[in-house]
Amino acid sequence: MTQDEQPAVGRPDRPRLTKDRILDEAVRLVERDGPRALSMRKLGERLGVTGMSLYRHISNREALMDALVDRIVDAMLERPDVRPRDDDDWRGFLTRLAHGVRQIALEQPSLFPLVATHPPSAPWLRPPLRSLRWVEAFLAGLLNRGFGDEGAVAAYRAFSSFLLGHLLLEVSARGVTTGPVDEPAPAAQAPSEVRATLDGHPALERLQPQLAEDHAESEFQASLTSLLDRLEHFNAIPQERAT
Amino acid sequence: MTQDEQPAVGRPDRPRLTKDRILDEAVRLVERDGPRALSMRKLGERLGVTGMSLYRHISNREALMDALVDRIVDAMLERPDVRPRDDDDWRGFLTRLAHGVRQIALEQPSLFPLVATHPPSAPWLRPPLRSLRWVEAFLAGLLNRGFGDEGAVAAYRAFSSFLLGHLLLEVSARGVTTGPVDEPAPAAQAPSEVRATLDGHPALERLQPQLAEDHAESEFQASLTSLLDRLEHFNAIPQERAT
DNA sequence: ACCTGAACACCGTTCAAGT
DNA sequence: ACCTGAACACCGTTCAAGT
Repeated sequence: MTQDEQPAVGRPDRPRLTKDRILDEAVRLVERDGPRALSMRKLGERLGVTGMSLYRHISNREALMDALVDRIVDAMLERPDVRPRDDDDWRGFLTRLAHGVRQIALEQPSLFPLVATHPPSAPWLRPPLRSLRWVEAFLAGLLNRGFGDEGAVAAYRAFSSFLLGHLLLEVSARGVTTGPVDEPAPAAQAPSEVRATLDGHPALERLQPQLAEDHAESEFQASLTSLLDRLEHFNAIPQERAT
Repeated sequence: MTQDEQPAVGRPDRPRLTKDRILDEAVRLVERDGPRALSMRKLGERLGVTGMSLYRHISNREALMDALVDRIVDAMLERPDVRPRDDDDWRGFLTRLAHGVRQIALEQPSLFPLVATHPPSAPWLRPPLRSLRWVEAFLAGLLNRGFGDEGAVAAYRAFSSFLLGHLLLEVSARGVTTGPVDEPAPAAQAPSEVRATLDGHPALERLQPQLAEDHAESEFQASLTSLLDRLEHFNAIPQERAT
């Protein structure tokens, strides 16, 4: 389908510009150089073409960003980490999903902030599971495992907030840039500089070493468990008694 | 202190450029026109000066953004909504803080995303309570109310994730732009357009009306209560038995 | 001491022109 | 049909020059 690239007329050198090729290259560019590096001109150049040529295939930079985020999000669906197993109960389903998304986020530290902060096309599409296909998979996964309608919808909202709050902080703390398109690296402020301004803050000064410790993984797990316990109440209503 | 503006030498027309005045105007500009509108040149113009003049007072745009976010965050500290009362126990303290920050975020929908996503100066400073003064106030507030060291630190982390996950989603769903500096408005996709692509998604099609409902307030409260219940365990250790 | 103009290297985007 | 060059309106930033 998207396989054989036959040179349109008689141009055997480069494989012909296509929305797919543009987006693939855009993903690579952001992965390599961060979101700030993604300009129409630079993207064109990497495709062996001038920036203006892109406008034949994509209406403007904004549409490019939208399509780029969609592509990243839908690519997450194909990852085995997040694919539910038939013998997962609903807790297993959500646990696998949570850790899978976290894994992906940590592997793609410059893509995830984009997914997390780029404005969705509808207000009820909540990052990071922000595509129609994702919402469908999420809802169906819970409905098939005993959840009622309201429970599944409430779970989608709570789960989104949970993922966003934890992963956006963890990924950006790990370095790289958080700002979707602008903003540079955190610049790893010189420790002495922080020390200097720590003076009038006794609690902070005493606890700074503990604050700097990284317990992201275990905190993620603890918070997830707590969330699942809470969702149990939503699930209790429709599911008279299982089996 | 920052009151009387005496015209330096003999220029009675405009009040002399100052880092404070620059930042105040920057806040106003972002509030009015969104983060995208904040350029050095436009900011200068609004101050009756060319963009280049700003470099006398601020080293570059990045430093401007850092200082701008610091100013917004520290201004939050002065708000009565978040100021703890002496008779608040730790749950009251955190509850007031949570609802206060939410209130502020909703009132300043173009400032909050900046606070939430701009890279902090240290990885252990977690948006939105991302200044030294805020962390000090948070930790001291809990330590004074029976928390131990580890409990207070763990609470800071969990509370940050909670606020970020809920408020970033709620504020950006309310409209405006989420992207810190780039990204335009969500454009409120035409309902028919969503409907069209809803076909292959039965669960989504059936639940779309419920997904579009807004229960942000009650969900925020429910999630907060659950968080507080969880923090209770951290607090149990040091606080043998209170009065 | 403080601000400006000109300049440079970048942007996004349009459109007539080339092949 | 597809890409390019020139052009326009914007950027951030530097630096010699003005007052």
